[in-house]
Amino acid sequence: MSTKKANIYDVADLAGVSHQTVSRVLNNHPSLKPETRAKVEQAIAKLEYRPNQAARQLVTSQSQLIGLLVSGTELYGPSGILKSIESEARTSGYSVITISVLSRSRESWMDAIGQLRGLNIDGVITVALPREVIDEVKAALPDAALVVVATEPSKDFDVINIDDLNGGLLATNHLIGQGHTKILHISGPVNQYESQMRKLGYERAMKKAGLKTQVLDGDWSISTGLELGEKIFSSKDLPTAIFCSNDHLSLGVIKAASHKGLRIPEDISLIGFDDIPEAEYFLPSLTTVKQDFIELGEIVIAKVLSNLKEKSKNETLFMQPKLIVRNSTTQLTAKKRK
Amino acid sequence: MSTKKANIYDVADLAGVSHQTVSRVLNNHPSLKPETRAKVEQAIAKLEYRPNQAARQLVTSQSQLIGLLVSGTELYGPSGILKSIESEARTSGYSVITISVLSRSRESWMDAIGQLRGLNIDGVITVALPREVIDEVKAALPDAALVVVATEPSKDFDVINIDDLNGGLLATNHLIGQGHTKILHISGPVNQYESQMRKLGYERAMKKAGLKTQVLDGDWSISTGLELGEKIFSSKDLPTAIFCSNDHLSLGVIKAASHKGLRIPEDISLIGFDDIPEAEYFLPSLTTVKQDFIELGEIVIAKVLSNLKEKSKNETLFMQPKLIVRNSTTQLTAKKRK
DNA sequence: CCCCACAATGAGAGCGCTCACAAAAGCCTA
DNA sequence: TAGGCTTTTGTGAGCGCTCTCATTGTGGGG
Repeated sequence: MSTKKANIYDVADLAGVSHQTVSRVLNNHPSLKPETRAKVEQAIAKLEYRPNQAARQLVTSQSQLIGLLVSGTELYGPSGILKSIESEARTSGYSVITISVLSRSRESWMDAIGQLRGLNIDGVITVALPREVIDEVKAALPDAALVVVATEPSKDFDVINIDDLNGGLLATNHLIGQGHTKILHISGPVNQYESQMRKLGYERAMKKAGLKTQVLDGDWSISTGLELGEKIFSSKDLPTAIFCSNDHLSLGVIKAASHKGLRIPEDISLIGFDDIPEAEYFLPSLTTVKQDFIELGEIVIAKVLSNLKEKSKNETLFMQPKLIVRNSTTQLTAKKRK
Repeated sequence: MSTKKANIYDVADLAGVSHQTVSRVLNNHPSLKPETRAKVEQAIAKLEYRPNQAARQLVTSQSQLIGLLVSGTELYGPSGILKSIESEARTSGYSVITISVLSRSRESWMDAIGQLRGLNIDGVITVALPREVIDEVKAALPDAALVVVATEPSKDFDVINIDDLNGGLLATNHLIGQGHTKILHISGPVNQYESQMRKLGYERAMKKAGLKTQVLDGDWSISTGLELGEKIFSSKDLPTAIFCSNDHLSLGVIKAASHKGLRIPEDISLIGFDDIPEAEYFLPSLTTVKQDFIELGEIVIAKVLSNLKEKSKNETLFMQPKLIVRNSTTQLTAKKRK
């Protein structure tokens, strides 16, 4: 019983065939006698043989590795997307290397990309990255199948997005439908595509209803929600409803409202975006726009795999978000009854 | 200008040296004339050469890859730990492959472990996994440096834990110090080491103070917090304080309290565990026990790297959590003033 | 001025696998 | 039974690197 790991020749010897036949079994070659295959498989099991990925990769120059590039902050948010992508990839025999870059400097991005290059990555998925970085990725890894999530559509690569514009419309129209006319929007980071689209959805819905828009630019953080909330609630001219670009902002706004003694939804209706697991348990439970990250992950991996096989058609796919009505929004008239 | 990727021979030709000299530059061999090194480095830069990890791995049987095994549910919680581990590993030239297994079945674990085996992983980090799985990992990957996070200490491998026992003590003593005597504990999953220790801390603190313990077993979810909270608040004999084994449970309890018209902290003091980013913004902001995941990640990677060099001493390291006092707990006497 | 030690570089093999091609084994038809 | 298929299996090369061992250059002591 040797302690050394078995290789393909050991298996071949034990099975009484050539190494090439073993390789064929490994790769599901069609022309193989079933009994030969069985013999080899027995030998494999007996020796606990596992093909050495490095050797395989060296000759095929395929690593079975997918790089997942995320901006640092994003990792806190929809970690569901990572999980979903990872498990989908695994069922297809791929492994995922997640790289989250915290700094905004070009250098740290190039560093991360360089690492992927050395690993001979087969595919790259980017989530919520600025266009410049994606261009660098494409330049540095021309052979990798690229799928871009949550970035401005482009003809240069495949894009998979939540339909944020429609999400913004959904949220805003829900409030308008409840009779609200003074609806304020707290946006996400101004330079990020997702928040731009949500804001645009808001603006279009308001315009269509003949209402005046009022926007405060923010980011994705709870603390900004709190800060802007306090600012809003200190003015004499209160909106009757607020649409926040994500759930975390909403949480901050709820906190600010409680500071000022304002009730949600009686005094102010509030709607968020994302449907994080906690949203249902906010006080009050949060009306929001749900993104299905699990499904997104499945589609993303499917896309990567298909791009691996044939050249990508560089199309953009939109996934539809869904309005989840809970208790943070209410008919404007309800306010008068109170 | 060839489109093909440069290899070590291309660099050698351009620099006018042998391939072996290039290899020496790559590996920082000491006996190298500085000018030779410079020449080679120039050629590397000019050709944008990157060493092929697969080839290197094939001969050294080192992959520069670290596997991170997490139970599926965990990924939603302390994603900070993943991020921290990943970025620490990267600065040391390692890549991290995250695998989160959702199912509890032995088969799906073996599947994940098999994948790591094929990749010739250098090190494995497990987070909050049951002992049986860790034993499987150790058996299947005897050559990988193993570091175990959040599991019962053992002489068989290195363990790095938050000092959950002390955390439980900290939380409970905080409540006792405020004059509470009827303190209830909602625990995490009974079969998980972390929650067992937190519960034990609670029990020890209560016993020392001569108080009667009261425990409800739960899990890590908000919905369980809500459910148990409603159960607690429906009884006639209310506790004056509750210690939840994590922040999510607390959120559920807050919700339950609001349903029943109970105020926190005036009627019930509440303390959580974790200090998730949202905790500060709960209504009321949550008193909790903070775990520093960033620091944990740094220590974990340092440990993995040191185990790679020399045999592990199989020691257990405890990191101290910190009490964060916010507004969900208050002196028991305050209740009477109200 | 020669020899030896040591520094600096080069040459060739081989890691474990897949690829292209070659050979053997069946099978059918004439 | 020979000839020509197709199916099934075997052989040798080579992916890009690091390893071991061999070779060349350099300087100082006898």
